[in-house]
Amino acid sequence: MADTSTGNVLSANCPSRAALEVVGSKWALLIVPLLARQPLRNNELLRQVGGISQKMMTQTLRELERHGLVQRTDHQTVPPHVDYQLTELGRSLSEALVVVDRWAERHYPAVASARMAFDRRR
Amino acid sequence: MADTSTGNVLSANCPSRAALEVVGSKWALLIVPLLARQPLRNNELLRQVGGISQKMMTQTLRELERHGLVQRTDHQTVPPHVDYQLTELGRSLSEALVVVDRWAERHYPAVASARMAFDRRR
DNA sequence: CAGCATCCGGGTTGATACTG
DNA sequence: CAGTATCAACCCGGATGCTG
Repeated sequence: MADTSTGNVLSANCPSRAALEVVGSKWALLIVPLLARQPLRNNELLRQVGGISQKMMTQTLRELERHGLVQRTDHQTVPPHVDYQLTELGRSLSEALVVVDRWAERHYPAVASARMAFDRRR
Repeated sequence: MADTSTGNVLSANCPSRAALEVVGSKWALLIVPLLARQPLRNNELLRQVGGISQKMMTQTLRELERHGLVQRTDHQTVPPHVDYQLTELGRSLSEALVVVDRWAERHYPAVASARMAFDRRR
């Protein structure tokens, strides 16, 4: 809904905001970089990402597929063999996320100590 | 970080993962870029970000402060005047987020059409 | 192996009212 | 203006069991 009355810079339907929802997902942020390295199967993803349930994995992958970031390929075999890889669009996103990842790695110590200092204060 | 016992690439206590949680927050992704342009007060933030409640605003700002990304300044006046600005750390993050924001803007049409195509299929 | 259906407990969020 | 308190609603996400 367009919000011309309040002068919002970021109204609820702001285009980029919709796209950002994908990024806002906790797991998508972890899965996309993984797939950037190579296509993976469901089980491999489950193993490489710690602490995610099968349910959330499927859910997240569907969402990524829905947004055109991931390509799902069912090889139609028995037993089933399905793998996931980034689309062109997904690869372009992963390049942007790499920057964030690098930030996280480089600045993790600063974030951690800030948090500890803050918590000690309370 | 490596988890030698399970072979996880991304174990639950991976350092960068902790830092990524900040980014994973729906609202932080919107607030940080806003503050990158200029310091803002509580009410201004509420106005500029559409659809966020006072509660979530306070909560998110506290979290950002806790992680050393935002500096809260209480001018100790009546009526109250408090403003928020990015710290050095926060500015460095915002630079990384700018890349993601640009991605969102540029690729929003592709994401949107992918979603519509996918949904039509169901 | 991939993944859906179901149940359900707990954390998150919004609405409202109130304080300094 | 900035923020807290409280409560109820909601949805996320895990666990389990089952199917092709």
